Amino acid sequence: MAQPPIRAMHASMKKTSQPTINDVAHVSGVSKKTVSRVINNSPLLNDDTRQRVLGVIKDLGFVPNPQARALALRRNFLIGLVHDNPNAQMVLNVQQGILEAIRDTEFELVVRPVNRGAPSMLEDVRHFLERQRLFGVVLLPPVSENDSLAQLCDEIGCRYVRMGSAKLDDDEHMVASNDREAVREATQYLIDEGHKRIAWISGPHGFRSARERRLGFEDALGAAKIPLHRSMVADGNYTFDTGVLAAERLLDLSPRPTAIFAANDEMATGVLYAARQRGLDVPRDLSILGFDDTPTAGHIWPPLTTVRWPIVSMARAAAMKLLAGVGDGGEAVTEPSMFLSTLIRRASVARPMD
Amino acid sequence: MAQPPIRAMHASMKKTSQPTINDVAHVSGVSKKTVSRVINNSPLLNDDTRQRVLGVIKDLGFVPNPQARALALRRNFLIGLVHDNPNAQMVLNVQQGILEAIRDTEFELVVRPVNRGAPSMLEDVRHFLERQRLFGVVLLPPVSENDSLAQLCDEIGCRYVRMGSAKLDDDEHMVASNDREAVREATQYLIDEGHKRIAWISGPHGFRSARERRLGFEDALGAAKIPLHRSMVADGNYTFDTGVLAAERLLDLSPRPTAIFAANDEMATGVLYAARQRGLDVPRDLSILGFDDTPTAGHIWPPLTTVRWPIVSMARAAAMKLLAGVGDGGEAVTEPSMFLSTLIRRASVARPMD
DNA sequence: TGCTTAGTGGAAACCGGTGTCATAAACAAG
DNA sequence: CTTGTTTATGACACCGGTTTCCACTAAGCA
Repeated sequence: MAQPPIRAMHASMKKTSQPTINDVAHVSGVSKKTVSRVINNSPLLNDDTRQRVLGVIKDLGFVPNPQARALALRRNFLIGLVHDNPNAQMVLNVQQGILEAIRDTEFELVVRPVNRGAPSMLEDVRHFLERQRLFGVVLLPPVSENDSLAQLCDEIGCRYVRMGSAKLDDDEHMVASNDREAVREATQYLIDEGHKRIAWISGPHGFRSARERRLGFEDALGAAKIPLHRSMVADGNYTFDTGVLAAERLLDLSPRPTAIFAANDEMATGVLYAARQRGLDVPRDLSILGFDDTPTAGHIWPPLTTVRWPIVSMARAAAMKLLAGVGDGGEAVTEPSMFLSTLIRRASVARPMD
Repeated sequence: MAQPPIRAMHASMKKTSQPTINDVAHVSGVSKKTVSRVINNSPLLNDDTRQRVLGVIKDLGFVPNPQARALALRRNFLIGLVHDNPNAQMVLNVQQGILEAIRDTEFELVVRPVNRGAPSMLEDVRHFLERQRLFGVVLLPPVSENDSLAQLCDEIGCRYVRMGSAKLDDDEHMVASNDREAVREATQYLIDEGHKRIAWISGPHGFRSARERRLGFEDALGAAKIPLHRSMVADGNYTFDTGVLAAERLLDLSPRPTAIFAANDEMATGVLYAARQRGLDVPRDLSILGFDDTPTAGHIWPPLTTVRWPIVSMARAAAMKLLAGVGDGGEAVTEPSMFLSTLIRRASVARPMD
């Protein structure tokens, strides 16, 4: 049987706008449905037909309209990133990781910072999810620690993955790093260097990452039988300013701590700032440790010894988890849901003088 | 005439999924079209009807499906941010500004980092714009300086606004800061402090911001009749590492410059790093000036004197420009398209010793 | 009273895809 | 040669909105 001829340009086809599936169907002499089958890689399709239609698609430069697809499929192709994180580099790394995962797919990334403090936060997110009918969202700490947010996603029927500092019960929705163990190792390093008076600047109350890191610190001290005096722990909330304040209090102590471990780099940078302000030499007079490995950490003097967590990889894994079982491939590379952080040794730690 | 009664829940209305315009129409006893008129604030509509329909909309929690709207209106409600910028804080500030502008609208922000170096860059962006049929894009420097990109947007019929360091011819598509004047002022400040041997670390070739800032530097030196020796200008490309390298070369000079002005903060941070490495005291032995006012600039020791440009406001203005004449309000607050940068005096500049 | 006009709201088509189901052709089995 | 089964394809309704067109009312005017 002769193939239907490839017709000339259909009358209704306006050159000014993009070609539609109808144009492709008319030109290649098949029905819309067949073209749809080609687009969606349907297996029950004559190979000749497929090739012919593919040729026309290419000739015409046809690109399926995502809005129409979204409407028909009752889901769109948008991944949301919900975050409430003051660390720009971290947010951007997460964006990078997600974008790596959705590269060459039809998905796009839409960002939505929220205000954790605001009482309307949950409602804001609800509107965001419902209105846009997002395919799924990635939740970044600290807002990812909010259980009612996860519950909301379940309720609405929106897929989600939470990024965090420790495994939760539901592996399904979680991508985590091992903050506790990483801090334990880093503290052990300080102890091995001979430090005994080690102070801790904690993260904000209610943050899982803050708790995990604190626990890791206590683990190491406990194992080395070093008592942790209450005065050696200062409160912070992950900002530079609280780092400075906490350091000022700790450096007034007598005897002074020989090392200060801040729960994140921004506070550690504040410690360094405070130390310099009072003329202390780092690391001779004081060792400093941070957590995150922000770009700044390596750019200040002395460069900061810190813990790096593979944030880009984690974000990529989170996005792939979201997309699992959707892609064309279907080979479903299962990403790990637990990532290991590593100690980056730079110049802000030395053996104590006494 | 009696109003049609508000009917009980329509049979076809499934409680499991979101209510549609049909549900609203059935319940309130009017046609789809009337509901549509309510949604779109059509003026020719009985006020009683409007109120009744609004009530039903609220009761049902109806939210118009953006995909369907996008399909019918032949445009979606996505604003794209195309960027190729290594400065995370800047990118995030821009995101913040755009989000402020589209808050309480139906627009969302989708981000698309590109690789300026890649030969496929233009094609990538074209696919992005065509596939998603974006409402408009904000172009961030340095990629915003690419004229063929703007041309591409014109060709495709996608609105765009470029953010940049100086006014271009087409005010229509531009939101700019006055880098040249800002650097001139900052340099003048150095001169007023008594500096004569002032070195410059430039931004990458081909960047408009790099050129504008360099010009401002030369403006000030020229006005003060200070000759600019070739050796006092070092090449950089806006990264920390090139800042360190350039500083090392400049600090080997004899006589040494008493001040180094780096075209951005990241390089200025590198200068500080290099100075410390060789035991120089900043600002006693060397004054340092940067540009951008990144958060890091204020967190290092000594805190960096730098130029702050109102990036968030600029981004907000850019987004509002994009949306001009679309919003419900229509009051069209015309944002300025030129923004002024200001000198932030901190501790990295002092009078020279000699 | 007859005729225009503005205001209002419905029916149906449409945006560009997808799902369901029917159907024709090809092939195997009885 | 029938009958049943599989394969490839098309017709048509549908997703949830918007737009076009038209009918119907009530008011304004001669």
